[in-house]
Amino acid sequence: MDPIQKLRDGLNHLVAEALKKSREAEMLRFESVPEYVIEVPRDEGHGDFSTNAALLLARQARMAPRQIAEIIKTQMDFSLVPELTRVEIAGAGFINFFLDQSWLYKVPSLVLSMGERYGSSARQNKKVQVEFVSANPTGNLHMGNARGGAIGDSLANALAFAGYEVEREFYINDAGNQIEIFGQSLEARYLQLMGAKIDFPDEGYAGQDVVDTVKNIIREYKDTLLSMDSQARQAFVVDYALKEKLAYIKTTLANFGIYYDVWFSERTLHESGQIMQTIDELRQKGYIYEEEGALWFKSTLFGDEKDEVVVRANGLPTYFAADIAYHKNKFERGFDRVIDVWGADHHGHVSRMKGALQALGYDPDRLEILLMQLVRLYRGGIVVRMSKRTGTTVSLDELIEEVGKDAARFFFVMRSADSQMEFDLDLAKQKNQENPVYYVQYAHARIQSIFRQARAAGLDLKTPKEVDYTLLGPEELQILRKIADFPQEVAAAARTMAPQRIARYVLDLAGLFHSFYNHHRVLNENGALQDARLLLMETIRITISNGLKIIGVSAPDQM
RNA sequence: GCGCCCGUAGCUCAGCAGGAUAGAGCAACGGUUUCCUAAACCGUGUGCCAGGGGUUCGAGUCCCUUCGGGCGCACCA
Repeated sequence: MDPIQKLRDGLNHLVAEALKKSREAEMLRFESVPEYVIEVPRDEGHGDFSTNAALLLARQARMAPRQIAEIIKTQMDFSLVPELTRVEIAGAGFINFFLDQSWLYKVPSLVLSMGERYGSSARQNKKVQVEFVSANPTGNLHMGNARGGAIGDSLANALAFAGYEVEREFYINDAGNQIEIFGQSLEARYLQLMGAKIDFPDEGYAGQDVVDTVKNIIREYKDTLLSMDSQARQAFVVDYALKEKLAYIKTTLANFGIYYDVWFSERTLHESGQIMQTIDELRQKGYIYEEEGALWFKSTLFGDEKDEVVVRANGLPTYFAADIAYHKNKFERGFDRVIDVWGADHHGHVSRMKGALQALGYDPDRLEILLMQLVRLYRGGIVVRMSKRTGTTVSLDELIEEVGKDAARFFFVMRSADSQMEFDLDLAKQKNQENPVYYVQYAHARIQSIFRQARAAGLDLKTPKEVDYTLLGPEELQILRKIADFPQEVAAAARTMAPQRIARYVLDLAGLFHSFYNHHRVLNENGALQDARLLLMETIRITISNGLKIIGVSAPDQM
C-alpha cells in the first residue's frame, strides 16, 4: 500500500471523525458534511497538509470559520495519524497539519518500488476514449493538428496513468463532400499534367501537395487513367491519394510519438447504413423535419442558435449527420467517457453535437470536448504566417525536422489549450537552460551522469532500507515533498483535462534539482551522505522520467 | 448583430475544486564566482489580475455589464 496515500487517507479520516464527534456533541450544527479537501499548502510554513473543512462549514454552522476550526481541533484523535505532531489553525480558518518529517523518508522506497509506474493511480475500471487530430486526409498536418496531437496524446497518457482504460482514436474523413472535391481536384490536375486544357474546380484543393500526389500517380500508372470514365477515374485517384495521405499522416504522427489504437473510417458509417439509421432514429423521436427538400435536426431545442441540416436536398448526408452516427457508435462501444480534442474553429459544433446525443438518449455530459486555440509560430521575433495557398505554412513534419519531436511536444503541452499560444521556434532550438525542454531533459541527463561517475568509482545504489535519511537537509526534503505530490498532480491533470500541469510539474522539479545540484555534491561526500543523496537522485530521476513520458518527451541519459 | 474562448509583471505564460501575503521563466538591475558531476551562482518586483457592478466570511477564479483581441454563426468540414 502506498504510504503517502495512506497518510492522506488517515488525515481525511481524522477530520471526518472529528466532524462526526463535534456534531454528536452538538458543538457544531450541520446537515451534510462538506466536500473538504486535504491539500498540500503552497507555503511550507502552513504545514505538510491542510484542510479547508472549517471554511466550508461556516455557512451551515453559522459560526466563524476559525471558531469552527478550533472545535474540530479539540475533537481530533491524534492517534489516528501517528506521524502527526502538531495542528494549527491559521488564516481564515485553515486547519494545518504538521507531520514528523520522517513521513518523507518513505518516498524513495515508494518511488523505487513503483519505478515506471510511480505517479499512477489504481485502476478505475472505466473506459475512456480520446479522439484527436483526425486531420482531413486531403492535405498536410498543420500546427493545429500538431497542438491537438500533443495535447490529445498527453491527455490520454495522463488518463491512463490516473487509472483509466484509454483508447486513442483517429477519425478518417474519407467520405462526403470534401472527398468529392478532392477527387475532382486530383482528376483535374491529372488531366492538366497529361496535357488537357481544362479548368481547375473553383473550390478545389489548389495546394502543391495535390500536384505532387498526381505526379506519383503518373509515374506509376502513366496515361492509363485517360481511358477511364470520369467517375471511375476519380474513384481511382481518390483511393490512391487517401492511401498516400494516410501513410504520411501515420508516419508523421509516429515521428511525433503518437500511436493510435483505432483508425476509424467515416466511409464505413456511410456504407453500413449507420448514418441513415441514426437519422431515422432521430426522426422517430421527433427531432427531424423536412424543409426545402432537406432534412433538418431541431438543434435549437438544445440551445443551438439554429437548426442544422442533416440530409441535403440532393439526398446526401452532411458531415454533421456522419458525426452524430459516429458519436452514437462511440457510445455503443461502451466508453464511460468520450473526449474529443477539437480546434476552436469547431466550437460552434459543440452544442448541437451534445444536443444530438441527448436526443438519442445519451447523457451529453459523457462527451467532453476539449477546444484548443490557435498557434502562432515565431521565428526571429516575427510571425510565420500560415497560408495554405502560398505553401508557406509550416507542416508538422517540417516542425519536427526543425526543432525536434521533444521540443515540439513540450512546447505545445506547456500551454493550456484554451489560450492562444506563441511558439518561439528559435527558443525551441536552443540548447541551453533557457529552453524549458532542455532544462528538464538536462536534469535527467545530469543525474545519469552522476550515476556513470558513481559506477566508474565502483559505487552501487543502496536500497532504501540501507540509507540513513536523517542526513538529508531541508532542500532534499523539499524535493521529496514535491515528489510525494506527483500522483496527485497527474490525477489533477487527468481530472481537469489539463496536461500542461505535468509540463509545469517537471519544470518545477527540474528547477529544485538544478538548484540542489549547484549547492551540494552527491559524490565524494562521506559514505552515508553519498548513499542518501544517490538514492535521492534516483528518486528524482524516475519521477522526471515518468513526467516526461506522459507528455511524450524523451528522458535522455546524456546530452 | 448573436455565440464561444482569451485579457495576470517590460515579454511569454502559471495560478490546481472560490481560500492564506498573486507566482515562474526570460529581460532588467546589483553582487559573487571560474570549482567540476557539463556550458555558473545568489539576490532584487513598484502587477488598479482590462474597467465597472454583484454574490460570498473570502473573488484573478462565480454572475451581470462595458472595452479590447481571436474564432465561429453554409444544404463546407
